[in-house]
Amino acid sequence: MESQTPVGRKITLNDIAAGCGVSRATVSLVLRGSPLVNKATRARVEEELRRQGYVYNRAAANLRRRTSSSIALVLNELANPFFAEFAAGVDETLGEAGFVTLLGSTGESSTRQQAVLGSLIEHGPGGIILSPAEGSSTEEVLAAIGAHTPVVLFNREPGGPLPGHVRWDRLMLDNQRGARLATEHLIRQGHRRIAMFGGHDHASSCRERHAGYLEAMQAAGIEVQPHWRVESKPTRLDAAHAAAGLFALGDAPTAVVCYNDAVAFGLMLALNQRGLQPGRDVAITGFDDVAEAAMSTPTLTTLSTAPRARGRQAAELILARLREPQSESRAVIAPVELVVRESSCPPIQP
Amino acid sequence: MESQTPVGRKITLNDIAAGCGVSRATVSLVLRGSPLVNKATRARVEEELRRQGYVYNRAAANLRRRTSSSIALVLNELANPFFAEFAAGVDETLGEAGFVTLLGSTGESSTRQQAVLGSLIEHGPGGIILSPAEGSSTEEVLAAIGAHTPVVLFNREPGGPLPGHVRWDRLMLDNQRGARLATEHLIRQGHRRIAMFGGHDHASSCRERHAGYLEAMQAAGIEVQPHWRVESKPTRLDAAHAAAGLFALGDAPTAVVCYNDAVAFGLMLALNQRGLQPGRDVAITGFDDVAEAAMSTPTLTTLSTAPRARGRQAAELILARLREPQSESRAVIAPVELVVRESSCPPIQP
DNA sequence: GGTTACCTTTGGATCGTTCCAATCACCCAG
DNA sequence: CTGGGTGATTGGAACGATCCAAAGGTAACC
Repeated sequence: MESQTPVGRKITLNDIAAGCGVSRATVSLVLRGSPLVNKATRARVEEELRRQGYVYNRAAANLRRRTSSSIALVLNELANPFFAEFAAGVDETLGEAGFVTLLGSTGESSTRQQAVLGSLIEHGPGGIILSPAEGSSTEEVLAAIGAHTPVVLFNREPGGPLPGHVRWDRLMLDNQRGARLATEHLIRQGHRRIAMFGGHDHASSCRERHAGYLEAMQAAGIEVQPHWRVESKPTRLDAAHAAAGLFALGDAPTAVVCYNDAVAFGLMLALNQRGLQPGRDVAITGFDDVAEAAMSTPTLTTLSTAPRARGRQAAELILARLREPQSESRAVIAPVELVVRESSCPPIQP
Repeated sequence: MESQTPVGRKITLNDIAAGCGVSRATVSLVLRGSPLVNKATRARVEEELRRQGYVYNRAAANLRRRTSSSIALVLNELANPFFAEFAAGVDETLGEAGFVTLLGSTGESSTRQQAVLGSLIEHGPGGIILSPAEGSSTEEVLAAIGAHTPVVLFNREPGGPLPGHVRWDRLMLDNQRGARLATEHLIRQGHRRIAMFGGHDHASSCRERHAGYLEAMQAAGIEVQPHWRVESKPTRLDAAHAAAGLFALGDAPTAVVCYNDAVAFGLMLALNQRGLQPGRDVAITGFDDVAEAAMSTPTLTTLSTAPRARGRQAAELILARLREPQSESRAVIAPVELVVRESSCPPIQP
């Protein structure tokens, strides 16, 4: 049990009722805008509410009504601009629907995720929007929150199977299609030697993107060389180091589909150091469309995921689930959009 | 009164009590780790808690104890990486102290801020960490939340005076010193025609930064031209539009102190479009040191504010206030640190 | 006048927890 | 056998709202 803190004396329904000579029940009806109360009474009560500076105690109401007016939002990394935008979208939509957002950040640790979920669930959220920490499992999450609270999974699948009676909804990005679009675009630009760079294939999102890349290459009848697939951590720095692998052998790619924007920026850095100019000597695409993508030199062709819209969408999903607790669980694959900028140039003619 | 949503049947203390033949009160004592209960009983109860999958209802406990276990965090713009980091820091520290974060984002609108505060206060947070929306006033805020809930103001002062009996704490950045450091740095680089760009002077943080700029200029005996001060919204996009104003007249600046990093990036964009190379033709400094600043082209000289540490600090302040509700109100000015990167080049010799 | 109907209002129980004073079981000293 | 002390447990009243069945008041109608 954790620390808690006393709050100052608060005005309650009883104070208002006493203050204007009606019963508690009547005041409650006024508060909820019931048509039952007489106009004159309503006016009197409302005046008294204002006069005493009454604030509604939603916790007490929720207790009695067995309802909830909050949704928990648990993110693996809030500081990432992608998730910050997402959170803003979630909060916006939840706020409009009269819900409040309970925030939890797990810092990509499944241990911390357990603690955070355990703490949040005690506050009785009506549902949870969860972008699982890397390496966390369905089983763990279920143990922390029980099978009764609705969940919308975002961005990632936690490991392990979901028991049949539990209905979680999902909102995922269309990774495969995104990577396919990028690859197709490069092919249309005239490239044939196209590499796929960055990310680790043990992550589901990376596997999906790789699949999209392969799909486009095969559809175009291009034979994919094994050394055109180079993995790296999904960070700028590690990508810059790993980039050498792309040019180690002959038959070097003229275009590179990158796992995400960070990796793409790392590659740009590495190219510059080798005296190659990204967006002229080598074409590049990213994934995410972070703010920086519009400002780098060259500006980066990438896939826009519209994180704020995704946030709104996740909120809509959980709200829909609350309205229809028994409906079939939904899996939404959010579209991504190719944003063509300078970095995806045609190949240089020899 | 807004929509709410029913929650599934929950296990309560009564279920546990009935399940192992003790009273509700005893189970409650077990939950709170009281030394009063017999060892054997405790074991039996704990087993039953596990067996039935009990989850603590903190709202009910808070109601009875008249305590709160949540803190509201209200930000003017969550999507800004600076505030996202800040929020992560806040949530981290609050979580460790056993509090949960209620999130609210106002999108820089004081109307929305009123609505958000009104909704959050109904959930009875123990305190509020508030980065006020532009143009909001102390009076408004006070009307929304009353005088009883502790407040930590971050980053900005809302307009208007604070009644004497209300104790709000403040955590501000050393804006003036930061802008002075940046300006002095540019002067040392050899610049004389230095502009101050972006932000609105009706915002306190902006006025302070402007003051720091003026201080450095005056100390160096440089006469400041009126057209070296150009305002804009503190966003990348608006700054890019407003940038033209800097070069409208002759005597154009060779260096620009920007209100924040977003504005600096907007300026870079605008410069590139005019065929000027930021970091070579024009020196630039920012403010905030967002992650992007280390990765832009050129990398951005800016003032590091360590937003995550600030978040932790804000959380500490509110926690301290909860422990000592009557203590004198505190005002902390957080130091900022100049981070020199590529963008603050010396002037080009004609 | 009595019955019915409608519009308002209300007391008391309730949500899941904590607090408090009271009780109970047990042992030991006198 | 009584009295007191200790340790463990408990019933019932809160907390601030909502729900529900019931009741009071007025008006209309036969």
